[in-house]
Amino acid sequence: MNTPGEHHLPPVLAIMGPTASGKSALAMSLACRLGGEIISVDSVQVYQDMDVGTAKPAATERLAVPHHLVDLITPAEAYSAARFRSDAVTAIQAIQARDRLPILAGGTMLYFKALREGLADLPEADAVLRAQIDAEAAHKGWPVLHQELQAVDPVTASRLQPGDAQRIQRALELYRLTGKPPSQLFAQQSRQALPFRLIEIALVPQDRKVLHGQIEHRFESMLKAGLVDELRALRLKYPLHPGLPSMRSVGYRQAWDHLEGTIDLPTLRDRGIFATRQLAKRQLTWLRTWPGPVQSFECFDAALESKVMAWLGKLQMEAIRS
RNA sequence: GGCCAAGUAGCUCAGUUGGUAGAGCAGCGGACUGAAAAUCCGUGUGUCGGUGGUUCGAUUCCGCCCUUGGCCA
Repeated sequence: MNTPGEHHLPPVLAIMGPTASGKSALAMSLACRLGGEIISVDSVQVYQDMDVGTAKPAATERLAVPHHLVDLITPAEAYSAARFRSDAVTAIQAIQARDRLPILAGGTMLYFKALREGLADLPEADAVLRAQIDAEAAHKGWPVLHQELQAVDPVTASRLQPGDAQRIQRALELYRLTGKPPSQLFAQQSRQALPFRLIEIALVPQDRKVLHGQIEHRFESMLKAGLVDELRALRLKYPLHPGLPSMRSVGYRQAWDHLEGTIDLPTLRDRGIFATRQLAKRQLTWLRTWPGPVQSFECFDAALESKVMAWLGKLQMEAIRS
């Protein structure tokens, strides 16, 4: 990651961590102290009107510190990692033009990765083609489509599980759109250096039980704050169905089942908490194997903010921002 | 107080015609390139409530005790 001259590039702070670890609060206080603006790295906060279940920053917070990449599209639409990368780079440059510090904060690790490492030049999703592949899978089954992929791109097929519907579909989509094996498209990816220096920090719980407690408490708060009512209103306002990315997100998916009458409220509570814990576990897996220099902090440390400030001080952030 | 049922993995339960047990969920580990809060892969030893007895051998059969439901007083 370190290239010659990188230290002269303007810094961008990145705060990563599992859900409910306090990323947003830390980002807020650092933004206030350092003269920063926050860029949400969150695949669900991009949806308008999905506020309760995404723990979106409150209006007062957004007034105090500008937040970017929030409320970009409706829940009936779909976002993507590629769009995130492009939107994030644009936001970073705009913030830097104002002489302020960009602070990335969120838990969508693929987005951090896409920003850091770039993405291959690939065609975007094709809804019609995906529907067609879904239909094929419905009577053939994904293992058969996996075998078909094996025939045209053994490299990609061998790294995908026969049951991994989403990735098999994407690979077949790429093949049908370009006529080339996806592995070849990935190999052509050129890696261009970012015009800024990423300073990555991770908030990690030393004791997972504490994080689980936070998750439980937060999901119950969301239910009290009207998660189910929010979804009810969303369904009246937009043409939604349970297959949409927005409606497959944690909490909304389970609330959808509850509105359909499939599960009762206690089950919604349990399953929402389970899904959130599982999300946090995947996020921690990303962080554990994250390449490059990441400074980790105990997320439930009462002195977190001052420890981060002290660490940043050592990086001579003060000199940079003055 | 009497009768009945149930006590097996963190939870809900299955099972062993007596040879120390297995599913779902949860949890845990991992993968991850335009849906990623997604998608997928891997991972199951637990005094089978306690204690005596019968038996080569008991979680399984018998006695007593404890706990929790239900019914009768």
